[in-house]
Amino acid sequence: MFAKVIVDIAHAAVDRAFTYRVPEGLDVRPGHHVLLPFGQGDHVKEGFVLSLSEESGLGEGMAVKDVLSCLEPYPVLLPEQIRLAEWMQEAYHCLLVDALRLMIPAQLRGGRIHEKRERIVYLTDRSAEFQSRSRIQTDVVDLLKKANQPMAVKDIQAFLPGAGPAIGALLKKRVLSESSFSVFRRPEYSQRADERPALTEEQKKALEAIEALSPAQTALLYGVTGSGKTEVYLRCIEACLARGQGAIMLVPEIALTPQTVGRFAARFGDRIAVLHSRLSAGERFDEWRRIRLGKAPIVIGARSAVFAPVENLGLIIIDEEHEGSYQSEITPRYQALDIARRRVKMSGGKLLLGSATPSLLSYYRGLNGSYQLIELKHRVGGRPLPQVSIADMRSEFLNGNNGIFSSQLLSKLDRCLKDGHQAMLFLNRRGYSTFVSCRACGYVLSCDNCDIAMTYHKAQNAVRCHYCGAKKPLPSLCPNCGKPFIKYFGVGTEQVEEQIQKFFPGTSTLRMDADTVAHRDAYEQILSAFGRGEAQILIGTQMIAKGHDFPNVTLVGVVAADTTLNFPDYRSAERTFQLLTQVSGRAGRDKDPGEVVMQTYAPDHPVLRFAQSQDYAGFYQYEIAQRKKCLYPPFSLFIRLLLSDTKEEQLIERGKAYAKELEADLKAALGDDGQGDLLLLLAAPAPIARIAGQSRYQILVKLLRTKRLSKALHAVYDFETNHREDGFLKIEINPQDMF
DNA sequence: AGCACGCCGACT
DNA sequence: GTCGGCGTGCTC
Repeated sequence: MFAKVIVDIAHAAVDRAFTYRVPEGLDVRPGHHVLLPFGQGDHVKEGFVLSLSEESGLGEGMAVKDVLSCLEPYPVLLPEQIRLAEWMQEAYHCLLVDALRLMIPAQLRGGRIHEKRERIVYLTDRSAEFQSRSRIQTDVVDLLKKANQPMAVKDIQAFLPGAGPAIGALLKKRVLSESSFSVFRRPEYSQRADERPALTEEQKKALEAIEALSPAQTALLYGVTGSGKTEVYLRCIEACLARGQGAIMLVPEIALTPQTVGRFAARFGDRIAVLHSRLSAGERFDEWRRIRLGKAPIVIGARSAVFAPVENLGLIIIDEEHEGSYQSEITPRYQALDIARRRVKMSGGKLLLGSATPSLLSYYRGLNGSYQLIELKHRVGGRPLPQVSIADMRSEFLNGNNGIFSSQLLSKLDRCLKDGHQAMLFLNRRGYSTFVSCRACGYVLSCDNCDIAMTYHKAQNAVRCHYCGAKKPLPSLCPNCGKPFIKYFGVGTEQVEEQIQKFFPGTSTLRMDADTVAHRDAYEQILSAFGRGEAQILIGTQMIAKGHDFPNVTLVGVVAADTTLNFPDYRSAERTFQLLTQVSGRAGRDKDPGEVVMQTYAPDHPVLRFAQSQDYAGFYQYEIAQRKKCLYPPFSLFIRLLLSDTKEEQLIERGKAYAKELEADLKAALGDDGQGDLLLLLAAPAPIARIAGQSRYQILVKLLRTKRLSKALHAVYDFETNHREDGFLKIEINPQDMF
């Protein structure tokens, strides 16, 4: 018997199948993780078995080496995962090994992690005549006699601190015997009781529609904030389990808190496994094993959990499907959505996308019939959506208010605090001031290594660059003209917090932004402290836009609703609408109705108007018309090639040359009949032309979605492969942002 | 990724 | 005449 094996070396030259002989008596199956002699020195390498065959298929003179051994008794890759990796290799032009590595925990490779064993001890018949002057040894024996059954060494030590050496001595005297068993290291989550609320009519209908999907079909569950999407997910998973199938649910990394996991654990107990980046090496490995060994048929995880080894996969759920974090930033640059669609296609399962603010692409597919569109239009318990009002900051200014809060927001905050309710203030900028400038000469303090204004952080009395992290003290004199007229402009979260103290002295606030969640668990700690009512106002960036229900929050203030609206990027309207809708949705989740105040300098902007009336369908019609007019996605494919280099002139020259070459490649790939498919090819310095000392240059390509698209895409990937050695080159398909 | 084979410059 | 530089090419 022969095995086609891929060696675990990430290099294009060896990224293919090699044929090894399977020695008699060695149980080798596809997916097995094996050790192999490889190369001239017969160095021992790890590899993965792709397939088995009777014939070697090699020429006569070819020497065939033997598989040395299997590293695990079971195949670490499912056949479905091997096929998925092969598909990815083709679709993303990546190494097969790089794709396969996504399917197994990193700890498995190199064999540095092992299963954890728990030691237990029990009394032998020698214990009957046991006598000792050692107090602690006597205590250990007494404890075991009282227990009248074997005990874990760890538990004995919990009762009798310092019992370790005594147990060792007793084992030596054969008063005790020991054995051990394998345990799984599990991540912690909050324990709670399962509520299992009765379904609303809408939820029932949604569930029926999802159950009625045909195999490999995708549904988009569009449900307003607070409409009970999570309960629908839970019921779908229940139904899936009842059919004996497994399920994967993807959640944005940041929302994957012990609370979220706790809600699923309350319903499904230890049939769930959790995969996210904050797990320890041991936990990650053990959660993966519980999935692989079939002990946990339900997986809840961040983006990469879409590769989890769930057998008989009946359902994949992507919650908050519009989130940008479902797109990988490192090679292979996959989209969790594409992987999920592929997986359900192979397994015959269903794919469920959920959001209160679906991505334009998903809703487009929902309307054109490629997804089944399911709607939840009402909040559970008949709660109304919050009342949203818009505060025009221009007229505030003309009426003599040059502060950061409108009179409207101030009076509503006052009412809210007096009523003993909680409020949230949202501003998408951290720090105190967004830029620092000289009033005499107009000089703007910018980073030495980036083409960007530095942000003033009052707590550290320093200016910081939010792109490279550079920090310097605030100068008292202008570095340009030497005059003492340095002033701060633009508002950040730090200043919001300060201003709250000015208007509402003694009010307790919590601030949540990248500065205050620097530590691992800070995100969770701040949210739960706010949930416990330890602060009256939570101030934060987009981090506070989603997450938990805060029943006592009745007011949400958007300090500057138009900050994200003017970004140089075709997605800025979509992102602004999503952000405003999500953050508004935090208000009025319990018996008291919610209110939202959006402060803006562009009160008549259609995006703000649609956000005000929570009119997703209206927003969609407006924005899809814009996209169609300018032929932006979903009507085209947008590709961004980003080059960077320390030397600016060289970079610009290379960029121009690349653009010419790529244009020729694309035209060749599209052929004569694809003349009109290349809509745009633009080469220019990136909007932020320098970050961390690296100059940046971008080539933008817009391609019409026709059947020649995949040819053009291949040309782009080939271009990347050919130029990978020349310096930094990154390719993004439909990029999340374009800085 | 490793490692050997291979063909040109300064050493015993 | 030999040691060693790292360019090129192969790995079942």
